[in-house]
Amino acid sequence: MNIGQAAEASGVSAKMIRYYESIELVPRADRRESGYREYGVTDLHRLGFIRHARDLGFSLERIKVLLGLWSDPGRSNADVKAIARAHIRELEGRARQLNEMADALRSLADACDGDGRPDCPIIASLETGANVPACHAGDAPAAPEPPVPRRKLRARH
Amino acid sequence: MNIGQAAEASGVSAKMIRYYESIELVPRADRRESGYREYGVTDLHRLGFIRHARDLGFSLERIKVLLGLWSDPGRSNADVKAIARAHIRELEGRARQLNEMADALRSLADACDGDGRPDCPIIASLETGANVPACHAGDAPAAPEPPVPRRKLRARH
DNA sequence: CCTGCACCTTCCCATCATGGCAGAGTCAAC
DNA sequence: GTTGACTCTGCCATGATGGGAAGGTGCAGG
Repeated sequence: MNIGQAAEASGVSAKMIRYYESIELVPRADRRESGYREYGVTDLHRLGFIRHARDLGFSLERIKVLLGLWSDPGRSNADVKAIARAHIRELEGRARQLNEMADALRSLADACDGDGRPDCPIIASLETGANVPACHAGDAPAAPEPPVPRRKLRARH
Repeated sequence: MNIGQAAEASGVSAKMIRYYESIELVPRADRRESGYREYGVTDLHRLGFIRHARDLGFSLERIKVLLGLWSDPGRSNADVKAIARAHIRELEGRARQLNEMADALRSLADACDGDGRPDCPIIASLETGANVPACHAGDAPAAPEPPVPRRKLRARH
């Protein structure tokens, strides 16, 4: 089947199928004389796998590893599980960050009357940074700070 | 002060300050004879505002609007609140999506023994798509489907 | 057989916010 | 004057995806 049919059947756009081929996430598809790509059930199966992994938020980089494990009959499910757990942590971290932002903004919005006057705690907090979760603060508990930055950051003006 | 100091003081990298200027998110900075950008407290204030807005996940596009409202003495806090609420919805939506992925993957990982054998429910679900949340499924309750797609999608091969 | 159209090919550009690098110029401390 | 930190501009890269142009292919209907 052609790339269009493969796209529809797998749920991966033709554009992306070509892209996946170009970055060698999938092997180069068979070609007809005309140069048209030709797909079979095996290819569809692989594209479906990729799509499901994308639906779970895996990066293409990690999907490449998963595909390798998939096609490895001697794989260890511990390896798969480790990748999955690392990914879960990432997802949770990102979700937590988004929720923190949403929570902070919600409390600001709740404090805003929205009655048409210019007074606005949201704007005020953006000005001062009060109640705004510092992005990535807490990721690096203590700045490594290279021992003796001798003449760095000279005071000027 | 120079861009480096402004960057350190505002928490916005010099690179980004130049970028913000290039996309006209901030006005073109004053220049010294040498071409060096020169920043004052007003500029720092604005950069801080932008940084806090970024920390809340606002896009630069929306920050442009917020800056406009900020500098408008006759603004309506209702406008600000509306933008904030739209953004909260976006954040919540994205967080929900991430959490759905994490939940799905967690249940798959829980079902995986991780004992070193090849059997793996995670891999199996990626193959079949079972228990994998279809990305964006439910967003479009009913496909609009143009009335009569006469000769579209011909069956080939 | 010809025409038209849906489909395919490759290649380039855009997104969004950010970082990195290179080559050249500037500033201030010593 | 030398040195080294800093700044300038400009280009490239990221990740995953979409859009489009320019040109070739395949097939059905006339």
